[in-house]
Amino acid sequence: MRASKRDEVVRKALTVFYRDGFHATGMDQLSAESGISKTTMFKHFRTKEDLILAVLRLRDDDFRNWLFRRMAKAGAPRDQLAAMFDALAEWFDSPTFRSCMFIKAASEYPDPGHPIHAQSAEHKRLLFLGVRDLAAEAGAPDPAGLARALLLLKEGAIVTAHLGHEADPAGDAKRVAEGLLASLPDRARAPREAAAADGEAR
Amino acid sequence: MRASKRDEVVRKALTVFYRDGFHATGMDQLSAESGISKTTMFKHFRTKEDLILAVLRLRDDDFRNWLFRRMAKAGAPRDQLAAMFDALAEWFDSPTFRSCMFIKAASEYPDPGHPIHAQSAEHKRLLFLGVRDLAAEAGAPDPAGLARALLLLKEGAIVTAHLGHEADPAGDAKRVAEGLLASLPDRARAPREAAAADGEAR
DNA sequence: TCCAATCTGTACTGATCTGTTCACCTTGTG
DNA sequence: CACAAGGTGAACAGATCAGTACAGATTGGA
Repeated sequence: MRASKRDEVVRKALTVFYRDGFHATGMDQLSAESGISKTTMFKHFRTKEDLILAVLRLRDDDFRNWLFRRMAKAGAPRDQLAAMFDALAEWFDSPTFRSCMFIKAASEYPDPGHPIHAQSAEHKRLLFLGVRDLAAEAGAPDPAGLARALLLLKEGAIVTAHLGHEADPAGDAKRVAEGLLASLPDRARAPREAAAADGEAR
Repeated sequence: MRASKRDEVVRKALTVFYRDGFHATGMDQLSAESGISKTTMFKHFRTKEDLILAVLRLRDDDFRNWLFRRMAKAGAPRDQLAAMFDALAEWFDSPTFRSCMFIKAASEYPDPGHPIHAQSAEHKRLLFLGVRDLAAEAGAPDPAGLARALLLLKEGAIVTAHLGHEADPAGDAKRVAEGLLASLPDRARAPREAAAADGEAR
């Protein structure tokens, strides 16, 4: 109950920034929409930039938790990697979907040296680490390379879902991803044999 | 000389919007940086939004011309498709690279019904049509599907080049793309056969 | 030389921006 | 009850926003 006002501000700011953009959203509007006085907002956050950074931290946490838990349900590491694109499909279908918060943040703060840009990049790095670890668990000979490829497809699907005319970018991405995952050691086959086959495919 | 002032405004606005963002760039600043009076700017463009739309039209033209000409140098359609990622690599290496202007525009104007958003989507559609035609010429059994896959990789590479920590997203994307292109009719084999496939694809 | 079009500088409007100030209210705890 | 912490509303500062008004300068062509 004590620290909840601060969280309330961040939660509400998250949805409004995500919906309308960072520059386009004023602190007055944020105060009006959240029902929290501007005085209080500026008591918790010295500047708008500080608030945005807090929003991005929350989003990073929420998103990575949601995604990896959603993927974990798929079972085996290989299937978890494929399930990333099923998760994306669900996300894209949501009526509130408006691209990736961090791509948007980096678009509005394009200078790589800006704290908001840097923190957005950090989110992508953490995502990469998670996917790379899964790729390693799945027995990929080059886990980092596979993770980079899968995340390329993920980012492309997000952008295309927001900006494209296409029906099912998550499905398209999953199809390509399945091709990349096909060379991984199959659960059905012997892990050693599959690793050998994978080795010569590269 | 007559219509050149208008073009000057658009050209300069393009570089500043691209560098700093749309909302973050004021008309006063634009006037100061371009050396063109605000009066003149508002004589040519009734509103800032009109100017942005003109900027996006110019960018669409410039970018598609640059990309497809750069790709055309590669020769055969299949190689042209692969060369898209070499073009991206060059672009990413440019010191002024700051992601894709249309992804940025869509980020700042996230409502799909907004004219700026719609025009950004149109750019992606035109790109898709060009790549799909090339895929057809290359003899792809599903040109649209191949084009969607390649463009997913392209968008992902752009975002990652801007936001990521990675060394060579264009190279990563190209590696995956080569895998997709591997199943196309080989140049070494019957070129007539490929040409025939091309003929019927059109 | 004169005309007409275009461009310029400056000052202005009214709205909105981030951030501050201040007096007052609410609420939980001792 | 009293106190302290935290929240409120409203007004304010100073900058900046998109867009306008207007009088004068520049330019090219007949």
